[in-house]
Amino acid sequence: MPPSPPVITRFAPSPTGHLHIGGARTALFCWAFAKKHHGHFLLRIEDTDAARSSDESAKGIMEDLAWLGIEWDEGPELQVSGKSIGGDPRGVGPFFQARRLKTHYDPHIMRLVEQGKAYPAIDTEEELAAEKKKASDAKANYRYNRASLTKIPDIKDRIRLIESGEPHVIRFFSPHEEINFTDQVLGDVKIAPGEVDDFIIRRRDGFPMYNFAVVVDDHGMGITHVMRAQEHLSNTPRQIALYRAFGYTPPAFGHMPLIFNMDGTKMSKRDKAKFARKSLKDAIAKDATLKDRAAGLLKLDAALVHDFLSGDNDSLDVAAAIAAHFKIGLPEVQVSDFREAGYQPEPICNFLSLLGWNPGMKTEDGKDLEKFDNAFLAQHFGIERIGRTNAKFDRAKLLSFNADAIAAMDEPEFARRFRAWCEEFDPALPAKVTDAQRWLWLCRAVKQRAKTMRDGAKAAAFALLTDDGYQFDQAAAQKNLLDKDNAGLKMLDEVAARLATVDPFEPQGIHVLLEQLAQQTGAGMGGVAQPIRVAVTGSTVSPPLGETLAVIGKQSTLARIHRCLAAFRT
RNA sequence: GGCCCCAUCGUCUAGCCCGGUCUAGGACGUCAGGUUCUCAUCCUGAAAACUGGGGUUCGAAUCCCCAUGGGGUCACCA
Repeated sequence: MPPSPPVITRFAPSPTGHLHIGGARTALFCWAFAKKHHGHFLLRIEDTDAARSSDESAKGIMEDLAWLGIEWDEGPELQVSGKSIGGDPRGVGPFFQARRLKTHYDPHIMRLVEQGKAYPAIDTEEELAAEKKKASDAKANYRYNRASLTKIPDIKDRIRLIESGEPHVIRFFSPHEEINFTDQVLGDVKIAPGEVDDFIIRRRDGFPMYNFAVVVDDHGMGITHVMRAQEHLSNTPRQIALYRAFGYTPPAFGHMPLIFNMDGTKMSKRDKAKFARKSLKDAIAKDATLKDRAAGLLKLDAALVHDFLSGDNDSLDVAAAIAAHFKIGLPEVQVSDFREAGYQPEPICNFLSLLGWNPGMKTEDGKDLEKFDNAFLAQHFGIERIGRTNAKFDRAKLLSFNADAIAAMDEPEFARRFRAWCEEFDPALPAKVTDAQRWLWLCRAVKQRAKTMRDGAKAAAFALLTDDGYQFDQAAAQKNLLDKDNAGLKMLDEVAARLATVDPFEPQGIHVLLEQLAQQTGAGMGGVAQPIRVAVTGSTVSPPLGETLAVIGKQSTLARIHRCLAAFRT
């Protein structure tokens, strides 16, 4: 067997949905730390809550990680784009906790029970509820009173009970002692004796509880550094107590600051429902009839929509339908949301890594180094520069990073990625622009207008028009075609005649011709360009005309101009 | 409420560990100009912060204490 890597980190999501953006940062930091120390990054799926876990979620999370470029050296295997991620080189799997019950958790449970360090508890729900009520009435903290411990004092009887199959949970016998540890991020943390009570380590259904499974697995998998979000800080004493009970050496712990929305609330899937609900309510405020028509417009069940509106459900289906109908973007909270919105993995990782960490380096012109890739992280990441303060997730800054990343791509790369994104999320565009050359022109036209791929698709909307299927913006037509004694229309006559002579019909040639026209007529580029825009797109906004017209094509361009002339010439 | 963690521009942060070089730097956003065939990009500039109070010290954003504020956590979820 090969020697064990010096550092082994892990990311241990529970498969209850897509990868949360905060989880992505945790994974990224764990990955970067392992890489920095030439160690392994391990992925473990914590699916001990069978009711909420699903294999699709696990697969989705793995795909999200892979898309971000965060690849695990050990863990479940995933085939993506022709390669395989994961595996079990040290033989420490399986990596799904639900598959480790008999082999790993149960023996550890019995070991503790036999040593008197854990015991079966048979309290009824009523008994426990009464104890909790007593504690809250007395304004005291609830601590399990160890009733079951005294009910069955003899260890042999406890083992007999467990083996009998009679319903029970297993509780950890928590020693009355101080627990302290040095957190790699926060520093020394001290917890007084009595703070950790006899928490449950195995449920009635035989599945292990989180704190117990984590300890068994982190030890069994040889994890050297546990890095996770600060919400887990208060779990650490429980886990350390367990390590002590087993006689295992705990790993190093590092707790990272949390990430919130700009308004300080937690980033959660429900944000989407909240946002969609507000949007719909705002629309209803403007048009009261919408309230009754909403379900019909959204093509959804009326009761479902009604309940959604009143806040009785947070249906993601309703939220998505509202977003689609009003053409609004829902707040992104999962990696898949960002992907769908047209964000690129590199700027996401870059931005994420700056939430609670920074390299502390300067660029050549003396500014703080902010832009870097995962390879840089793998080389320079360190726990000592992780901050301690919670961060707010500023989507505006992420957007700026994404825009910069797109701007920095060369044209073929952008063309490739833009096509891939469109094919998955907005297939109408590649379906319409099938010619490779025109796709390249389209990409050139759209690239610097695209802060996200979705922006790019919006900027490319002109390419989707059919030659007689769009309306002319009346105000734009008045100003650019009819004003000043039909100056625009007269220009279009000339434009049409000259464009007919352009061959090949390519951006550069078109551009040169339009400039000549602007000069010769004295109309200026604006005087030439705007009438054309109105004619071929119906509005005054489009990418530069060379690319725009080339993408539309000679035949369509001329057809559109003639249609426009016919429409406005009286 | 108990326990625990945290505290620099609106936001992410540099500086803090090893007090002086900080009239506190950068980035995003905002505002004002400029370039441009529209939109967008791009360029230039501006406004914008050390939570408060005590201490230690010749000197504190930097060290200590208190207050205040924010956050996490108290499940047969993870």
